[in-house]
Amino acid sequence: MVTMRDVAKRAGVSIATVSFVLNDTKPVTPATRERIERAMTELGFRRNVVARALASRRTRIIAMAYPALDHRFGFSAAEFFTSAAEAARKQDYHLVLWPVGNDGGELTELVGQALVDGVVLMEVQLDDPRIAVLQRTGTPFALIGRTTALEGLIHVDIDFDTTVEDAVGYLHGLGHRRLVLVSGDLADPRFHTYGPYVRSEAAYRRVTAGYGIETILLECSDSARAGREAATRLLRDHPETTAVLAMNEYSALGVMSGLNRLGRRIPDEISVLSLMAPDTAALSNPELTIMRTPGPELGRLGTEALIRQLEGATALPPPHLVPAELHLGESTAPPP
Amino acid sequence: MVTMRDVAKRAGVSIATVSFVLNDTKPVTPATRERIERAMTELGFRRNVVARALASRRTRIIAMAYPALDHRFGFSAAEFFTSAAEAARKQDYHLVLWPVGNDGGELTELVGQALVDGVVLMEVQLDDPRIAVLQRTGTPFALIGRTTALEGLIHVDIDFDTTVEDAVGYLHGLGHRRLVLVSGDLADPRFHTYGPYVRSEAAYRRVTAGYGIETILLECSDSARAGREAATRLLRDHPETTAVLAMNEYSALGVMSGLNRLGRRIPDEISVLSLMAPDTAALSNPELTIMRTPGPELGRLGTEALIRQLEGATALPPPHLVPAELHLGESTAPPP
DNA sequence: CGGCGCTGGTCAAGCGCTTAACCACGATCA
DNA sequence: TGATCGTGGTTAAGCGCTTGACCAGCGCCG
Repeated sequence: MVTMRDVAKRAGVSIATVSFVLNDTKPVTPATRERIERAMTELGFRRNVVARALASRRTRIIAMAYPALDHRFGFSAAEFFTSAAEAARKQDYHLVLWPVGNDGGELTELVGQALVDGVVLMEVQLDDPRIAVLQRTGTPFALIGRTTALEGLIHVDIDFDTTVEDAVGYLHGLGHRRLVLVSGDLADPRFHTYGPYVRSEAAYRRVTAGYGIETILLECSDSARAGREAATRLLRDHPETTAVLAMNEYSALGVMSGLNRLGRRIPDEISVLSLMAPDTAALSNPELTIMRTPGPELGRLGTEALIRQLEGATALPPPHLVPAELHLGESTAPPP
Repeated sequence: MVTMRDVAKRAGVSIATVSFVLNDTKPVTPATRERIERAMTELGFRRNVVARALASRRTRIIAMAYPALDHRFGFSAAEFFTSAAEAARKQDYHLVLWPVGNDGGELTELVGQALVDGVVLMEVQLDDPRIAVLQRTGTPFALIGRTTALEGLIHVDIDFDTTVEDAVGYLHGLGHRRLVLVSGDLADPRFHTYGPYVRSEAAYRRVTAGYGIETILLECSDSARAGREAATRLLRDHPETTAVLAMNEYSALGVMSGLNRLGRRIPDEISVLSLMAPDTAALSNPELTIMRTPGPELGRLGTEALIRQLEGATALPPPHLVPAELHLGESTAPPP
């Protein structure tokens, strides 16, 4: 292994100087800098990040903690991850996906080991035990999603208010008056404090009340099967429905296929609109009109906010709420 | 931060002894062991893995290198990753997902830094430049997938021969004689050396020849849109087809929705069978009959093989080829 | 009873970097 | 012209752990 010592010897300087050009931490004359750089390439030097981490007490690794068991890793999550990794790379950090449980146990283990400088937390619950873990250990972190109590927490999230407003507004504009919101299963103890469900439901109540139309909710866990079953319930309990607004990727696809199966023509007889990643929308038939989950934006913003903190920024970054934007597909039309 | 020195002082031993109980590397009397363990819990000691890595020259981190740009991270990939992470955890390793490019550049950077002990390579090409990088740097690795030249490489893969045999056998048993294979787009330069496509195509040629039925191939890249478009081509060029065998998740879903859209009833008029993860199968309408991608098995086997190597096993593990198993859905039936 | 091999432990030298403290030297200035 | 300062560099003390070398004590054997 080529070490800094080797480079220093070949360039005729001390290893400290090598470190300075490597990290750009102290001025070095162009001449020596050039000698050192040549020595590095000639020897094929690669810095040992483990040693650097030990000495500097910073690993430049950020973990994206994903509760692998409770949430399937879907398209939206993949979008978050990819863009977050890219943002990190740009600032000379590594971002890795770390599968952890939702209770905080594994997270304790992870951060206790001094292996990561910070954590990006995904799928945040309204009252998330993992946050206490991170605060207790003094680990910097950023949330994708929001808790109820937000003071002082760095976070980015979907702007559910605007998103639901725009979605309902769009459907209302097409002429729909009989809508149903298919959202998460709040009865499921894992999700009754899941922000996206709670917030979108609240926004939906507000918006429908504003339009003076009836507020109908259909709870449904996030799987294609549950969505299909929800479609049956929908047609049985609310046969007059002309448009469905869904908040989950998989259940939305299930609703689509359930409606198809029950003989409803989309969008002629009933419209479907869902919060979703574009890649997923292409899977349905007809292709879904969606409110596009701002996964790439949120992944990037969350990571950048965290890094800013790691770099010693004192001021909290402004909280970023990004609305989902309407992308037209073929699943929406005026009501029959 | 609580260090081993603190623990040692409190337990009245040297830090070496603490290290020995921590790693179980030398015998320690039950009495001292107990004193040390009590000291550790009382102080809330967590070993610093960075220091350990530097001293022992092993990080106990395994990277799963995923070519994030060329391949969408789908369900199958998620299955691989989750089960691999679990297998690693069981042996006291961490497995992290590392997004890298397909050319080997980023991989060089990753392994040059002494940050990971080994690499699990996904989406291996038949002639993969990344392998040369790993060999040159002496990094232990395991492949999920196979190159053409296999001598000495640790790998696990889908047994495409058996899988295709079973799939075609099943359809043939139902009475189908006019089949089409929808496989990857071998014209795409990124994929004309992609093992799964090449191998499944070869197996398909062999098997259909064995049954004495015509060998029809439809190339199609792996996206819902391409699959839909392939459905159109299928009905135009081969209207007499009674069953489709697909090798890609997304294009299979596209074919399904394309056939639906064109008014073909599945499975009454045409059967569809695809290599796929069960979760994905549930997304289609009707639910797909699949050859289940053995993602969990392969993720686990690959990781275990790599760790065995890291632990100093001299013998190469036997190559594991796992066939996909038939899972009945609703998309296959006897031909009309 | 001297020598030997075990057992359970300590000592100390790193692992490859970062970084505070320090220093030599020429330019600058009162 | 001597004090002062800025520049570009060196020195050395760690970071928290692992591990080979060593050692004290003890039971055992010929």
